[in-house]
Amino acid sequence: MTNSMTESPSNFIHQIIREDQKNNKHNGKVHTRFPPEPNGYLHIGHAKAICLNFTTAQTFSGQCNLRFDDTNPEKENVEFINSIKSSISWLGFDWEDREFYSSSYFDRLYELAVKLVEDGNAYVCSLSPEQSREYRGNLTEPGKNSPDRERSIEENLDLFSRMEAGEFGDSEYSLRAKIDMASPNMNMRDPILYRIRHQHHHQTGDEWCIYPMYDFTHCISDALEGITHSLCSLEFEDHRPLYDWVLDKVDLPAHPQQIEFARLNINYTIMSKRKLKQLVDENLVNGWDDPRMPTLEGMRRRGYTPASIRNFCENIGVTRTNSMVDVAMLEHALREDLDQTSPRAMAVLRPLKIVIEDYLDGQGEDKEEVLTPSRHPKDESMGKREITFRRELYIDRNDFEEVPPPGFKRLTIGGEVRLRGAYVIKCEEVIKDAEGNITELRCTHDAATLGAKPEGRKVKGVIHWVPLQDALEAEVRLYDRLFLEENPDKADGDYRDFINPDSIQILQGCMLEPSLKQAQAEDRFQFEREGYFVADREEHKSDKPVFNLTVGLRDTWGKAQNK
RNA sequence: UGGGGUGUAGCCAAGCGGUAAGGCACAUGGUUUUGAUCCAUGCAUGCGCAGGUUCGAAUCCUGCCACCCCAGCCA
Repeated sequence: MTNSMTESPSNFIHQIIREDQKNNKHNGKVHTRFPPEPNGYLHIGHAKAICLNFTTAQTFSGQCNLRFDDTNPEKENVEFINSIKSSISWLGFDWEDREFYSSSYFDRLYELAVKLVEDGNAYVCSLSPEQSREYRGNLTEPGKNSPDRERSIEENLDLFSRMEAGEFGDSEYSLRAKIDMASPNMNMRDPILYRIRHQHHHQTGDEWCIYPMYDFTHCISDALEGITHSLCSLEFEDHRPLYDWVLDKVDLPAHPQQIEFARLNINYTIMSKRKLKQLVDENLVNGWDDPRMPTLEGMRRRGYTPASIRNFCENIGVTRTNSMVDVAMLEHALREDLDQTSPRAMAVLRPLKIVIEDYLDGQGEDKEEVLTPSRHPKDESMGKREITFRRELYIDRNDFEEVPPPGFKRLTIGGEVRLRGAYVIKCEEVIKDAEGNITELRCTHDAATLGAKPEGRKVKGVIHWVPLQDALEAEVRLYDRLFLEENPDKADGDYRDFINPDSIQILQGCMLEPSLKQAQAEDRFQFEREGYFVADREEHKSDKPVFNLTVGLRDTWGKAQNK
């Protein structure tokens, strides 16, 4: 077992930090931050960044802040803020009292922008968005200077204060850094620092009508919070010169260093916020917390454990290589945790009634025995549960075959099988309806096999069962991967065309062992021989149980059958 | 045809001039009252390609190739 919270494996970022400490950079301190924009729900890709930032701080005895990078009020709202906080807490990380907002630095940011103007490092530009695109040039041709580039400092100061005062309409003016319109790095071609947006902001209300851009805000926010190592994803690599340029010009006491790493990709799913939103908006899934979604809320509802996600993030490592991680790695981390932590129970998903005809007492009446199987085969501390063995039971239809395939170890006509935790039984007769469907099996049992091996023969198969009389009826939702294509983003065609039509299968009338009456929403179990299931966070009720398949057990038999 | 990055097994990933860790997946055995778990074994004469330096190169040098990112008043 990996102990993710205490020892995280090294990576290139840790190496950089050790080197920094050796040189006493940042006075040997480590302070990181996780900076989401509250414009959507967090997904498994964010979990990688969260784990990286929090465990890096932890490894070096530093701290990690939570900062909402909320500089674009058009796309943000408090619902997202709350969901993000909830997901991070659920994952098991604590930002303590360090919950910050870029928007709370708006005053300071404005002052620093004024300083830039005073120093001749920024100017107010009147180019429209369309014009500024034309002036920017392209990848192979340099841009042209804005006609306003040499405007006087006094005039810039006046215009900028009037922008702030609300004298102009949206996009009428912008504040731009004066850098180099011919730079081969597009980000350095006089990037826009402030834009006019007459927009209500979820934190600052209507106080501002100008909002700072990411490139101006992020580095300064980092510096103000005393961040030492600003970890972000690879696509911001080209922004680093600008990050450093701004910090050099505003002259703050701290100068954090930006370090980029590759974001997470997993096959058979998508990680784009835009596309995830589309799935929700077009009702292709049932909301952001649909158990098939790679969102943390979805994974939580699916039954993923926080530890499994943390371990997964640890297992995949942190590098600068674009990669596509096999979802099997995620499922491995999940099963590894669930196997150790989930109590076992029996649940018959596709019930088939069987009658143990010779299970009778001395008077010829129906017999019954209360059995007490362990909740976990290797962890006695989980205790035992009670289940009554009766004459009438349910088994799964898949555990009986009239014409068994080669290697079949389950029940067949005239064959024997072990009922898990109970007796060895033999099928004597198959009852069918007028259409030829099997409706019931007539069996006998070997009374000497309760807790004992059968005499003189081997019985290989073991199947699960539930007593008919006190079975608990439930709805069980079976989930499978959302996409049939390994890389829905890159494959030819629209990613929506690759949605797996069988990604959800709802089973009604499933029969659970009675001990499951105690299950509360979000309780997890291993339904033996089937997989790991969780009581649905939203819809599970003890009198109307709803369970979600989290992940199936490894199934070498099923795999072999499909070949 | 500008700039910035990245190439180690089917998938992740160590490696930092001394002769290819580990995990996932897969395969084969063993244990097992879950076809699960667990245990054992196997799985790169090879590090994008081609040259070069060196006693010695995945590691250093040169050239090439492939892929990713950048032309929002998004982050």
